[in-house]
Amino acid sequence: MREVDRARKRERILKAAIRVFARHGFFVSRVSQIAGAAGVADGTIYLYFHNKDDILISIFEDRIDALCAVIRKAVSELDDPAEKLRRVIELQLGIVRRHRDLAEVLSINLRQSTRFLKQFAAPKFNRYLDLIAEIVREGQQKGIFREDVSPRVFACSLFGALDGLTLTWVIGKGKPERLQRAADAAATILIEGIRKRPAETPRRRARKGGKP
Amino acid sequence: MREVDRARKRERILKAAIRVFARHGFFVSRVSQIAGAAGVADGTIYLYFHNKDDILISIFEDRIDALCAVIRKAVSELDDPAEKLRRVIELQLGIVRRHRDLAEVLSINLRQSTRFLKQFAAPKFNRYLDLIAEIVREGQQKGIFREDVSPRVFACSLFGALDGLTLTWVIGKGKPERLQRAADAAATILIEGIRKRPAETPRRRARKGGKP
Amino acid sequence: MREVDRARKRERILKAAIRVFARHGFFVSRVSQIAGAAGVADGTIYLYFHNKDDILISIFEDRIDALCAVIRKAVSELDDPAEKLRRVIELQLGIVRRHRDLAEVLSINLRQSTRFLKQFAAPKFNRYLDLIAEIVREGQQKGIFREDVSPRVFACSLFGALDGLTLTWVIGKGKPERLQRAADAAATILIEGIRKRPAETPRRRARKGGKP
Amino acid sequence: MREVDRARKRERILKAAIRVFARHGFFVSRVSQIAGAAGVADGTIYLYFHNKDDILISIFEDRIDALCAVIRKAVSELDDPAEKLRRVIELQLGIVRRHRDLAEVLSINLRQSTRFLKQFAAPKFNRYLDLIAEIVREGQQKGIFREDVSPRVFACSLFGALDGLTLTWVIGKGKPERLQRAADAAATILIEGIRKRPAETPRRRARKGGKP
DNA sequence: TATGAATGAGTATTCATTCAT
DNA sequence: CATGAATGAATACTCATTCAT
Repeated sequence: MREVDRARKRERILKAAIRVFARHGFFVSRVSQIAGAAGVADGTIYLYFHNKDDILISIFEDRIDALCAVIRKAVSELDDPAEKLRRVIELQLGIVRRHRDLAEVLSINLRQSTRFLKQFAAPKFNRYLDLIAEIVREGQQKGIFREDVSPRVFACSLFGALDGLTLTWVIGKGKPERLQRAADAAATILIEGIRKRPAETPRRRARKGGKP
Repeated sequence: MREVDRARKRERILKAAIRVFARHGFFVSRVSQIAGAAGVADGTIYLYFHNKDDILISIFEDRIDALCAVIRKAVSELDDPAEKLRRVIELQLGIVRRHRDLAEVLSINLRQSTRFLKQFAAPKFNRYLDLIAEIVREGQQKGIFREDVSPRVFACSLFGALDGLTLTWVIGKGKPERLQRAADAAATILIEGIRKRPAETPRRRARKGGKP
Repeated sequence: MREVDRARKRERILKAAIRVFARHGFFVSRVSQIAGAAGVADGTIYLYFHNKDDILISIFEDRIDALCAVIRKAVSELDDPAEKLRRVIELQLGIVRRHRDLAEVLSINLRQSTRFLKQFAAPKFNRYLDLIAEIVREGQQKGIFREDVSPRVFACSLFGALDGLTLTWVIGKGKPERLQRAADAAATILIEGIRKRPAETPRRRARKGGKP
Repeated sequence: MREVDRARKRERILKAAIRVFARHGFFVSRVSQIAGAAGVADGTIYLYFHNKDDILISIFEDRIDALCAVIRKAVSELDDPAEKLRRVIELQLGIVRRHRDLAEVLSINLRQSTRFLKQFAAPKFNRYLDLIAEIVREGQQKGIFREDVSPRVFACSLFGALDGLTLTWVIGKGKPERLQRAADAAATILIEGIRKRPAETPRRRARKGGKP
């Protein structure tokens, strides 16, 4: 089988798994359900993944990598750290909004077991947090963001806030527009939350970044 | 059997369950493990809980009720809405810090299944969100907080941020002091994030605020 | 506790057990159900019976003994063996009709396990069969019944026929009258089935029995 | 897997179940025992049957169907209704004699629960009764059998008598020959029991028949 | 490669029975 | 005597994984 065909079938299984996991949860989902949804035999799953756990891990790694790549690219096209943060928030909640199933998997299913989270999710997750923290650090250096806030703490809070909004949106069956507006508001709260006060640095320059 | 004895044994089982769930996760935990940790026979569990699910639900309901009560009391003793928010954050992360096992259960295990979350957690969870939202509303009326932020969105963000900090603390094996300092920082970010800027007219969106 | 009170409570439990077994079957019935129906605590059952099996055995032994006693008495008041058989049939199906629960227990529940049937029911059951066989033997000696039929085979057939009628009545939810009429018909079939032909002995004298 | 292989394995499990049920009784039998006796894994049972109940139901349905078919065929080759009845009795007790385990299951285990009997056994059972009743009806039309006996009551009695003989044979550990002779005797009793008396006007009730 | 029949380890839950009160 | 809380052995059934075809 050609490498590309193989990759395509793997992707088909992964997509099916996201759908199934989203609807039932990882532990309640059955491998045979995934196989059925992907249109392959049960045994075929094991030609592409080591075991059931491996499927969940793969979803997480694939998608977080993609998210990081998208963020990195988008961020590199902007100057103002505040703008960057806003963009990150928009991107993340945008993906969530367009791929609700994926959102459920990442926000809910990932937290299936402490062991899983600590062992597999933590490393990738940290890379995501670093991405955010880096932006904060940059903003602090440029004098736009307050320096009394640990970049990592901010990153955790940002991730958490977005995850909290996602969670309430997912369990509340809200419409996409609501999440959109919530994204704007959250962005404002968090960005204003670390922005230096106008008395300290002129707010009007914030957008362009950098000291005068 | 006296009512008080019954309650005491129930509590013992609940504490054991928190310990076991925190270590292994809900689905991976075995009822017999909980029974063993509580020092009772397997069958005894079922004299106090309908089934395994009921144990998790009970943990959630009991603890969230306690948290809400503590918050309500503390908040009623303060005037300034900003102070109130800071106190809520301190209280919540304080509890998390002192009961790490409970933190793991609430932050990780609770999200075992969408069904569970939607059916049982949502109502209690909303009551918690309402508590926060009420403080925000009060601050807006007093002219301290910006009015362009939905109280509920802020509440979700606050919860999410704290949950995000909890999660990273729990999976990162951080020391209690770190969480303490994170609490301060998160409080600053979020409170400053909705505080009205004294020198300016309220800006709807940060990015619009350029030069005059 | 006075002996009579003890006997009364034992009887109460037995009656409750008949009711419960009839409705659910022996294996599906729970000791706690019987206790509940009898208005005693679960543990109390074990002050009157060794275990659950013992309850079923006791029902069988008590009731079959009573049936045998009733039959013996009724039979002793009659002369004609054919009349005796008809009376036995009437009596048995009469009891069944008036105590449907007991009928279900004896006809259905008794056959719960081969072991149980062979070990406990067989001896008592044989005594019942002997009672019938004895009547047949008497009829053969008096020249009323054919001699080419084993009394025991007839007894088994009689019991079986009555049990078959009981069973179909019980599972068919028939009215008491139907069983009454079936009893008459069955009596006719079986009695005529062993009666000597008119050509051999004058039929018209059958009722009075005995040779002229 | 070929359809025929599947049927063969199903049959193997069914045969094993008959053996196990006969020895221990339905409720006391363990699924793992059946699996062991059939030489398959526990889980395999569930690829062929919904659950333990389904096994018992299947035994009943399969075998009763076979019995009905055999009877129907044999009966169609005879003319005299009395001969037909005798043939039915011979056939049924012949099968019982050759398949003692099956006899135990059908005669004893089937009556496990009222619910089971009413729900599953009743329909198939009625078809068997109809077969007998039809013969009786035919005999009545031909003037061979008395008309004062309901065909259905006779069918119940016939079934019951055979079942009674089977039961006592099974629990009494009798030899096959005994059952053979019992079959003859039972046939005589029941057939003579409904046969019209040549010399007399049909008597409605035996006891009424006194002197002319 | 793909299949899906077979496997058998693994577990929540029930319930007869006991015994301290 | 009576109670009913506690016990813990016992089991039907599921489902991830394998492997012969």
